[in-house]
This record gives sequence, C-alpha cells and structure tokens, in this order.
Amino acid sequence: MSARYIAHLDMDAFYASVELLRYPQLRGMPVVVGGRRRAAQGEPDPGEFATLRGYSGRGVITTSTYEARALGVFSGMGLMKAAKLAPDAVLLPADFDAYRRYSRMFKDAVRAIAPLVEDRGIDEIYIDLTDLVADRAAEGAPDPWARVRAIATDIQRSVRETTQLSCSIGITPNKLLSKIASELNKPAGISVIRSDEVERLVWPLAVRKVNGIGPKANLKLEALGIRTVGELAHADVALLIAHFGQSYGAWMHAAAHGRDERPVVTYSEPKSISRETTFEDDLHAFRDKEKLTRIFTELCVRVAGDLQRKGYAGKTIGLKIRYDNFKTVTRDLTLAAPTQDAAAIRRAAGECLKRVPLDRRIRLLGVRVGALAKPGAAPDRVPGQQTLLSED
DNA sequence: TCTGGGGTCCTAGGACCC
DNA sequence: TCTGGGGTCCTAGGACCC
Repeated sequence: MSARYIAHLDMDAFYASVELLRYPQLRGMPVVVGGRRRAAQGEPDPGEFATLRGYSGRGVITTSTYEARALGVFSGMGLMKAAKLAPDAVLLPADFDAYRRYSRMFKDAVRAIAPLVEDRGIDEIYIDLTDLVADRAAEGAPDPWARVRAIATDIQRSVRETTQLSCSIGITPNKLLSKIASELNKPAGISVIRSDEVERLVWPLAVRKVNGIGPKANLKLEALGIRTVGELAHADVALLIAHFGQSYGAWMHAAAHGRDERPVVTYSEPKSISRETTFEDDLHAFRDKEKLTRIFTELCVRVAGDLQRKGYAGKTIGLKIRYDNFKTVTRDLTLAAPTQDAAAIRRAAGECLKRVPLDRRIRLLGVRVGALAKPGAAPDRVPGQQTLLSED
C-alpha cells in the first residue's frame, strides 16, 4: 500500500467540556460527569451544584475535567472512590442527548473539509487525508507533512468555530499510530509521527498505550518483562505467539513496529443492539421477582423500540446477567426469523433465563438482539431451500 | 467503596451436513 | 465397525474499546 496520511481526532474531555458550555461558571474547577441518569431533576440553582462529597451509589465517572484529573480522578472510577479523592469536585449528571448533538456538529464540520471519516464512538474519529494532501500539492507547501499540519489546523479551527470545543489530532501513516499520536499533545494539540520516528516517539511509551493492548495483556506482558513498546518490538515473535496465540501474538509484534494496514471505513452496519441496567441494590431472583420481571420486560420493550427506530430486526436474542460477585453469564437463542417485536424478544429472553442459575443475587440484567437484518431485505437462506443458480 | 452502558471481535467446542 | 476432513451455524465466555 502506498503512503497514506491518516488522522485521529479526539475531542478533549468531551462530556465535561459540553457541560462547561452550559455552566461557564464551572470553568477552571474540578468537574466530573457521571452517576445515574436523573429523572427530570431540572436545572440546578446557580451556585448550588452537587459535589462528590457524601456520594453513595453505583455510578462511575464518564469524564472528568483536566482540573479533576489533577486530583487523581479519571473516567471509569467509581464515584464513591472519587468522592474520597476529590470531595469538592462538582458532579454533573450525564446528558447524552446534548453530547450526541455536539457529536454530530463536530463530525459534520470535519466532513465539510475531509469527507473520509470513520466513526469511533461519540467523541472520536479517524480521517483519511491522503487525497486531500495530494489535492493541495499544487498550491500548498512542497513538504507533504507541512500540508498535513495545515489541514489539521483547518479542521481544528472549524471544529472550534462550530462547537466552541477543542480537540486533539494525531496524524501518521496509519490508524494505530495516529491513535497514539493524538494523545501525545492533549489538549488542543496536533502531533505528527512519521514512519522513521516510531523508534524515537513510540518505543519509549508503555505497551498499554497501544489500542488493543488492555489490562489483561498488559499484566501478561509485564510478567514477561515487557513494559515498553520498544521492548515489545524487540521481543521474540515466537515467544509472543506462545503466550498470546498466533493471531494476537503476531499482531502485537507488528503493532510495536508501527505497522497497520487497516483502511478508514466510512460506513458499517450494526451487528447487535442491546439494553442493560445495573440495579441500585442487588436483587434476589425470587424475593424480588416482581421487580425483576418488570425491569426485564422494560428492557425488551426498549430494545424493540431501538430496533424499530433504527429499522432493524434480529434473530439471535441474548440475555446477560451479572451476579453480586461480578461474575457475568450470557445465554442466547436463535429464532427461525428475525424479529423487532417486544413480546417475541421477551419470550425468547425468558427461555434464556430458564438456563441461567439463579442461586446468587443479581446485580445487572441485560437484553441483546444480534444477527441483525433490515426487515424487507433478502432473508437468510433456509437450509434445504431451493435457490436459483445454486452452486450446490 | 468495588467496578456503567453500549458496542466489536475472537476463540473454542459441538451439531450437522457433505 | 471404524475412520476422515471441510464448512457453517450456534452457543458461551472473554478481552477490549469508547
């Protein structure tokens, strides 16, 4: 594959920054977004924001401002723990409708400049700038990397003008490196890594910085004495494959050398749609049967609503249960035909429930619909069914 | 004081068919 | 009676990401 210019754009402290647009008086203060969605609690009185002090419940932090991060409070952390570290930090409930609005705004602003955008969730995207860099060859700077920086600056300015929010951009020859690069200079940074700079800029980083190496792999690597990307790059591939399997081991090694050929994918169909909820208190399968049944049915109704709104039906219905000890089990059942009907989903999920042990209290209940199809689209072939031009 | 909710992808075993 | 592969679907669990 010839040289590409791939950008990764990451919005800075996205949810918290959107909240600061609404409550500018909180700027400069430690603020965290998270906790359970509040039911129509209304606008808090100015100067009367809730703080973390005395928080009790099962919420986690979804985003924290940089001032809050300085106090050791990061996303994913339980709010009870965060309250001990930063009792005076302001706690705001998440408003996903607002975040989705701003998400659309910033993505539209980017697409107006560079159309080849891959969605990676609400607050980040990949952008293939290769064609744009070529287009600007005539009028722009002679050095393509200088043109790349100019394009990134344009994108950053446009995002700021349309949303009043800042973002960080990494540009490199591929997605893997760009994801790493965008984090090097946060917030509001632009970072470039050329192929010949991988050793200098990437090898000193912890392996955990590589997208795809999570907490488990990190621990295993540590046990092998591998802490940095450079150490991973120098590790024996055979050793990595022995410990992580052919596919993952070989990938890890390639990743450490900065190799990644994945294209920027501008559209993909969803594979599954699900709803789940963690209870405020663990529920007992029999003692809390009524409440459990009501929530179970409600989840099915919501999944069905999501399917209908998005125009999908699915034939694999899944149930997820997390027990009080955090152990999670799943069961699923594949129907003869796809459905988007709440009652049909409820029946199938009910069958799944019969196959789950109910000897512990339950922390979480979830319902999932997979093997999605667009209703009206050609159905999957039924085994044994005659088809024209069959190759059997 | 335990750890949200929405996803994707991978692995592995068994069923079933050719 | 025993011994074969390959391919696909289904199911369960787990790692990882935002």
